[in-house]
Amino acid sequence: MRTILDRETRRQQILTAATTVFAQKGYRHASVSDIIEAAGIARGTFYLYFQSKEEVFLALIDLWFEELTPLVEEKCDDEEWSPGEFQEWRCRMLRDTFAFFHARRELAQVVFREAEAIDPRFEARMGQLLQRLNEKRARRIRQLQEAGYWRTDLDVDFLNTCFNALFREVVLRHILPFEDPDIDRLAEQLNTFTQFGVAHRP
Amino acid sequence: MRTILDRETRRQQILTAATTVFAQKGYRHASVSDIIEAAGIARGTFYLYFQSKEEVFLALIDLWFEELTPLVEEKCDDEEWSPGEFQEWRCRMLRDTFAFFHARRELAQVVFREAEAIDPRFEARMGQLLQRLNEKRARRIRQLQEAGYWRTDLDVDFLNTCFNALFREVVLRHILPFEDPDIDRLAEQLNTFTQFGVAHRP
Amino acid sequence: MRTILDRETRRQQILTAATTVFAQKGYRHASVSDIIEAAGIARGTFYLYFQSKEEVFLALIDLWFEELTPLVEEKCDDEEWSPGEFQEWRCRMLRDTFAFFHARRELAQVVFREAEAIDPRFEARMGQLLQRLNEKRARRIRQLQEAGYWRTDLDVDFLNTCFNALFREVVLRHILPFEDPDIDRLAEQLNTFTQFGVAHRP
Amino acid sequence: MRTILDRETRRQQILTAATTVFAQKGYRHASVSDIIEAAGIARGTFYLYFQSKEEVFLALIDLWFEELTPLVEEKCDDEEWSPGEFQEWRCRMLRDTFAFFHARRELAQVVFREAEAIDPRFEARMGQLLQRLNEKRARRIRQLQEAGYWRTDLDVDFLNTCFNALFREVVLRHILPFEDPDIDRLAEQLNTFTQFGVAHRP
DNA sequence: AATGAATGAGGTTTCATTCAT
DNA sequence: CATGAATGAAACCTCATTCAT
Repeated sequence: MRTILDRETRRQQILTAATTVFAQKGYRHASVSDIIEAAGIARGTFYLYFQSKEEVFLALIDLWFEELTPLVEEKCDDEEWSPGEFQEWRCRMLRDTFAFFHARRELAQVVFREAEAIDPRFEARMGQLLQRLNEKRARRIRQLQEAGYWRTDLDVDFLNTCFNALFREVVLRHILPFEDPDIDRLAEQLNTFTQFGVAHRP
Repeated sequence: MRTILDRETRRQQILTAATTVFAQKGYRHASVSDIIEAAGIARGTFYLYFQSKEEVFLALIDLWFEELTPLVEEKCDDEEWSPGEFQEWRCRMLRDTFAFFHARRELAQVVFREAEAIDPRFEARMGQLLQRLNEKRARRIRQLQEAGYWRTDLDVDFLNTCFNALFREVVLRHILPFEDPDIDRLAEQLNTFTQFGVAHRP
Repeated sequence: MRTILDRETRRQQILTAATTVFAQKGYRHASVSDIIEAAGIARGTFYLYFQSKEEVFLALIDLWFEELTPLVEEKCDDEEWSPGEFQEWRCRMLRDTFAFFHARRELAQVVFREAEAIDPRFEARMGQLLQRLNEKRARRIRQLQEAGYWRTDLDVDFLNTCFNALFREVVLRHILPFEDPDIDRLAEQLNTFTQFGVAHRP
Repeated sequence: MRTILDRETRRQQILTAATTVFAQKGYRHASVSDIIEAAGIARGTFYLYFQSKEEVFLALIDLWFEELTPLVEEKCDDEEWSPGEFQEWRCRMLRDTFAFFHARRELAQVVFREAEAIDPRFEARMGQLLQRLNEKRARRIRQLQEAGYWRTDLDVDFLNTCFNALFREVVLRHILPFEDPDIDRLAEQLNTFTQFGVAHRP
């Protein structure tokens, strides 16, 4: 059976199938056969849209960052907050991000779990895109430091690393595996931890 | 040329070669041919010691956790500290750990970068070993909470996730890539971040 | 160069090549490489049609028995014969069978020479198919015994064994090795031997 | 552990082990590892006694024919018999042969089942030894024909083929597989069949 | 544009044989 | 003599990619 679709639709169809397959089997054990089977297309058709298995994966990373960008672009709204308002705003942001990731569970899983491990080319692409995210966050961190909300004795770079790590791991362990994760509580805990650390304060 | 070694030595030789190869090429792109070439042994010799490429990788994970265990076993010395002493002890522990990881750069890189992404079997093994680590740390966390050093409104599980994440990422980004990383500073920063968070306190 | 054939044709092509190769080198010394070379196909193509070398061999056995079945099905024509007619009919049947085997020399050689010796799985398959042949012949033997043509003091089972043995060996030694065997004489001798034995009768 | 035996004993030990292993697994699936394990010797020791796996097999064939020779040498005792005595003598000979084969079940199985199928070199050796047997039997056949016991319109060559085939198959199917085969009955049936054939005689 | 049979490089694995001890 | 770790040729098989239809 031969179905003719416009180029973009078919491309999306393949990407969706690839996401599912990569999420289930991992890049390594996912074969092109798995993807075309999931997409319901012929072997050759796959190669009309992507040069290689690697290329689909790169496209998925790009897709991920494209979808992620608007979330990041969201303005920090340079208003002044009371400390309470500020914490509230932080938590809301975390909740939104967690919800966003949960809504794209499969893709998030693929990107988080595999992107670093597979291939220098993947790492390069991830690094490049991650850098853009980091730069944006760096600006925000500096704003918060200058506004007196955040302490200034921690390197912006180092903080970026910490935030990436915490996001990644919390999402990977506590959000993605669950059908209905307790996003509110996780957001609150993560905010508390990053804001005040573990030390007991009387 | 034919060299005869006792079983353990040869095994180590292969594991060392495999570590280097995996660190350089990644599991996926590393072939058994690469490993035997790096080890300077014949094809068949490899299979005398490991059933497959996967098996060497599993052995490396085990090796890593074996080496890691003593570090973790290190007593918490249930003494009472003054707050300053306590911070000092935390920093020293972090420095030691960072130094340990740096001393085993290649293996650390392999384990950190790939173990999760490759194979269900690898994940299973990692999970199993990681759980042991987490249980030990959970006990220590509870001690510190009960001793009044740490706040009690953060889940032990959640904290375990955070610590793992931060270790992993700081090591991966700021320790392993460098010949001579500034371990002292990183330990101090990570301690500050985890103890007190980012919030500015007047 | 790439030739596209319909599935059945290609399958036959591989089976034919495999027959030649097995007949020449024997199963053990025949490699998949030999077969694909003889068939003029690529390595992967082979595995598109057969899971393994063993599998082709099993397919050849099946093919052999498929071709053999019609010959066996041939009716015994329950007519009454005079003794002379009966002998004539026996000889004709032997001649036909010999001719059939000679026309499929290579396949016959492979099946006769190797099928028993190679593998439990092969033996199982052969045994299963051979049993079907034996059951059919058993019925015919009983018919001939009841009709008074054949003596009744020899076990049907035992006779089956004898006929199989004689066919096999006569074909293997006196038919297959020759370009133009004296089928008439062999049929006559075999008929004489099985009918009347070696004892001189005055 | 190192055991030192005189050359011949050790050789026999290996041959015995090889017989068992070949009988169980078949030549193809029997590995040198299997043989040395069964013999309880080291890998290298095997090669002190036999040049290769093939060589052991050839040695087994030789052994078989060596043991078989005395049986064949047995004089035909050119006496004159009454027809009844002659049949009795034939049957006794068959019984003895069957008993001999049964007493050497494993080796017989190996030789009968595999020798032809494996290798041109094996066939050559078998052929060569078989030819000696056949020549001896040919002489006896001629004696019996000249003495008027046997019919003269069957080729000696052809009869040799028939006898070999019948022996082989009857032994393989009705003797070797059983712990306690009914040798008397089989000898009698085989004698009846070869002497008088299947045809009913009023 | 779509198809899927064919390709073959690249990998894994086995095991008969050797040789340093 | 005996050992068994080491060898490596030779087999097997997979799967990303191509191309004739």
